[in-house]
Amino acid sequence: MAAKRTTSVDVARKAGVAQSTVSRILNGSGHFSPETRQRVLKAAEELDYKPNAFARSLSTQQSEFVGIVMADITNPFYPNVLEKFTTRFQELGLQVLLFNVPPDSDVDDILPRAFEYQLEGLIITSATITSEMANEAARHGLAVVLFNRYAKGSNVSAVCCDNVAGGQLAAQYLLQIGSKKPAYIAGTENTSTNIDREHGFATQLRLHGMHTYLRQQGTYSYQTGYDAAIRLLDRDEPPDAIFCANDIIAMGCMDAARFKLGIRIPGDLAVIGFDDIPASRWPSFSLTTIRQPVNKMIETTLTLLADYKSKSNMDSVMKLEPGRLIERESTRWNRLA
Amino acid sequence: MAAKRTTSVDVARKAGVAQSTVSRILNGSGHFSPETRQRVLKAAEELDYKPNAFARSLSTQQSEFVGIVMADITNPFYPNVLEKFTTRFQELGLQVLLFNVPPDSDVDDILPRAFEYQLEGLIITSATITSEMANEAARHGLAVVLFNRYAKGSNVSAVCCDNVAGGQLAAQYLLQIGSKKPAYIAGTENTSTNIDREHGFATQLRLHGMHTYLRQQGTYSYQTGYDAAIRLLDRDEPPDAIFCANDIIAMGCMDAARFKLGIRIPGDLAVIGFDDIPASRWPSFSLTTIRQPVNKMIETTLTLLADYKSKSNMDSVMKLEPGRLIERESTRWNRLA
DNA sequence: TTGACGAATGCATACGTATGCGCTATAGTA
DNA sequence: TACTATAGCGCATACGTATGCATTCGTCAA
Repeated sequence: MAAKRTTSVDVARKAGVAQSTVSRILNGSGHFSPETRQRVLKAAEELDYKPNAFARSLSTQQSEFVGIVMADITNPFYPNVLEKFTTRFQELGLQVLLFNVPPDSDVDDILPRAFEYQLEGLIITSATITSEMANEAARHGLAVVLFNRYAKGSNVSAVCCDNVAGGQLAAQYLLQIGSKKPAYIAGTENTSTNIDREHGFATQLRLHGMHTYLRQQGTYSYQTGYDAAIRLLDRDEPPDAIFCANDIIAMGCMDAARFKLGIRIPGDLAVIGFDDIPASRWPSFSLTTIRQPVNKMIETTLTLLADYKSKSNMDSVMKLEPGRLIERESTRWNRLA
Repeated sequence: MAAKRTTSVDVARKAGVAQSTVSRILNGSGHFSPETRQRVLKAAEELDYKPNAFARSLSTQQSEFVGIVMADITNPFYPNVLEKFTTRFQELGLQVLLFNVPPDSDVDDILPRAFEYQLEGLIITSATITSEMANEAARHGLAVVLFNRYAKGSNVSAVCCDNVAGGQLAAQYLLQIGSKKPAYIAGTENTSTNIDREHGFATQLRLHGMHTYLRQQGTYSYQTGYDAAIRLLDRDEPPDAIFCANDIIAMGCMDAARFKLGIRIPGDLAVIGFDDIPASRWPSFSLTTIRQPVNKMIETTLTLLADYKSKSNMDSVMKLEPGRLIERESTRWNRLA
């Protein structure tokens, strides 16, 4: 019915005061007699008054909104991230505007829409933006932070797990438990996470004289792990350990190995993932993995946004938080040492 | 830097026209000479003009926002739902405002904030609201739709899977494959989903002369399934089949049975879930389940919201979409018949 | 030749809130 | 006593956009 929303003017009229008085009393600024105060509060209550956030934002020039861009909520790593961000922002009095990036489109496409909402900040997960867009954002004074990604050579701030170190950790661990022929299943090509994890992995292997290793490329999906595992393992000299670019790939890999190829894990094959999603600790997988310090990463992101606002610090920053090896059954193997 | 955002007035000045002209040209209303049109568009481009959504909303009295309340993004059923809603709303030119309900608080607590944003509609998943709040929403002309829940006796519209029918389907199927002693693991108490699924299940069992069955109560979580399975199965006469209130419970149940108790599934025990989340089709579980028609439910929800707006239809509606049995390995058992 | 009409544009105001400034009365201080 | 500070409030305006109405032409039919 859109029954003509009640405004602060209505409240003022009913309480017999000026609109400015209503505004000040409701926001707790200025000095007012207890009687006036009560009259106004009572009138607001009786009229069921709710302030109009748009008018407030327009007047104060503060939007109260942050944007979160999610490109792959299907990856079980992200729901948790989204929930925590939302909770924290709500605590801070900010509302979360959710943007989704459909498979066939680009973050750049939705960014123009984001500008219209005068966001206090924009967090981009599982996707990146082009340098031009980053510059445009900076011009508009919009703080952009990439979460779990970074864009090489661009001036966008980013918060990531230290993926290179994580990859090294994985390699080191596999060598330590005696793997002679480790392999890698890659996630989405050209993502910083994928590149760094493999880079760390490869570097560490090279340190121990392994200059080549088997690898498969795909996306960050269960299906990729499943298919890649078959291609890797269904051969004469299969790997004895597989480092998967994330947990969901690892699960596809384990399922293919066990149920399609009849390979025992950890008996015949060690598998290690990355992320530590909830399902990783389920006995069905009991997946050894590199845990991303999600809480720490989120807090760092919030700090970055706050800094940007307060200090108008336009310099882009890159924050790395260390991951941690979580040892489970999927690698408890023929530990020789 | 907040470098004084450029407004339509700036564009107008630069193009040598009135602000109203800029507004009309950018919105494609009214008639204008091609030259003026070009001048304005050029000026807007050069000044990098982005309209202010708040001012627009304030002026048009249309918010362009819908709210989605998520109480349990951890349940793998919801990320998919959230993604699809977001995608569809974006297509419709609406932005999604995400509200999270922390465990210790209530939907009613966040609703007042929702009112401030003049939402075009509010979708509540995995939670309900009290009748008073529903009434208040109606008074404010806010369309509220419960998704995958309904509130008995209140005047809130709801879209659900036909959970009673789903429960019947599960029971019928278990009886059909020869179960003599089926059990139920319940989800969160007092939720309509849980009540209806069990009700359908129980009704159908009674039809076949089974007036009692074993049951366990918990929440919609993996841990509930795990713990409940142990309590159900670690006894003298354990059930031969378990209907779980949702898939994630079923997975906890299966893991406990297999890895803690050494029970074979489907050899010794049949398990059936509800939802059909992605992991259900993984070979590790290959879970027979009742699939919720998510896409249909979403479209129905959108229709409901649209109807509300156009026809100012305040009557609350309850829409039920039928679920469907998806047969997988977790119940391929000693099929006697 | 005049009247009507539509194209092309400007003027003015509304949307609902916040806030700087100004006014009055009273209390406190020198 | 005179002066200052401050509590307590109202007035007026700004925020940026949309839109009803008025205005000025030019065209075309009567």
